[in-house]
Amino acid sequence: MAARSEAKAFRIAEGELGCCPSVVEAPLGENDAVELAQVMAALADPVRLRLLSIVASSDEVCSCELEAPLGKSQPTISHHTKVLAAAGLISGDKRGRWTWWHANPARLAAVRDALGR
Amino acid sequence: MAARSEAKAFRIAEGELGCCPSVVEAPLGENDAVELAQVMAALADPVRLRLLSIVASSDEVCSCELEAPLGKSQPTISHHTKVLAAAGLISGDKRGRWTWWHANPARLAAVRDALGR
DNA sequence: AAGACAGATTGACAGCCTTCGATGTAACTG
DNA sequence: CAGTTACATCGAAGGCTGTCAATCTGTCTT
Repeated sequence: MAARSEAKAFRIAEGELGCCPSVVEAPLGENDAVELAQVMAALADPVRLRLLSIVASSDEVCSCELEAPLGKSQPTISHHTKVLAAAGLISGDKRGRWTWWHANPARLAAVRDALGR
Repeated sequence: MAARSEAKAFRIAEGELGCCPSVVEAPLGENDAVELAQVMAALADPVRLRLLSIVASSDEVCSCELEAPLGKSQPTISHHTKVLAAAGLISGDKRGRWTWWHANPARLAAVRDALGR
C-alpha cells in the first residue's frame, strides 16, 4: 500500500499540466481533468495554502518551523507537507535530522497556465 | 439554512482574491487562506473542471447540454453548477425553462493571480 | 552506548463530499 | 386545464479528508 501510495504520488508530481489546452480553451479530457483536480485538491485546504505560502516566501523552511505559525500538531504538518510534495508543489530535502522544504515555482506556474492562459 | 447557504455563496463569490499578495510573495493570512481554499475546492473535482471547461469554451451552455458529455445525472449536474456559481466561476442566466451558464473569466484570472504573479 | 530530538507512520474519529433516486417547482405546450 | 419539460431540492449511502495521540525510525550529542 505504501508502494501504491508512492506510485500515485509520483504520477501526480510528474504529470505535465502544461501539455494541454487550458481550461478556457477547449473541453478538458477526463484524464486531464482528474490530474488537474488532484493538484487543485492539494491547494484546496487553508492550512496547506498557508504552508505553501510560508515555504514559497523563504528559500528553505524546516518542518519544525511550520508547527507554530500554522497552529497544528506535528503529524498534521507532516501530513500536509506530504500532500503538497505528492502534488509536486514543494520538495523536501532531508539533511541530518531536519527536512528542508522549498517551493516548486514551475509547478505552480503550470497550474496557473492550466487555468487560463 | 438555505439563507445561510446563500449568504455563504455570496461571500465566496464576492471575495476579492486579488486584493492580497500572491501565495509566493508573503505568508497568507488565515482568512485569505480560507477564502482561496474555498475557490480551490470548487476546482478540485474532475467533473467540475470539465464542466467549467465546457462552459468556458462556448459562449453559453444550458444545463441540459451538460448531462450527456459529463455522464452524470441531472441532480449531480445541478449540484456542480451550484458549487461553481457559489465560487463565482460561472454565472447562470435563467430564461424561460432553461438556465444558461457562462464562465466568469475575471474570477479565473483572480485565482491565477492569487497563485503567483 | 544512552538519551534527546526531528519527523514519518499508524489508527481512530468526526465531518464533509460526491452521487443518485425521489420529489418539488416553475414554465411552456396542447 | 392537463401534460410535459428543465431544473432545484431533499435524503441517504459510501467514500474521502483533516486532525491528533501514540508509536516507530533515524540522527545527533554527550
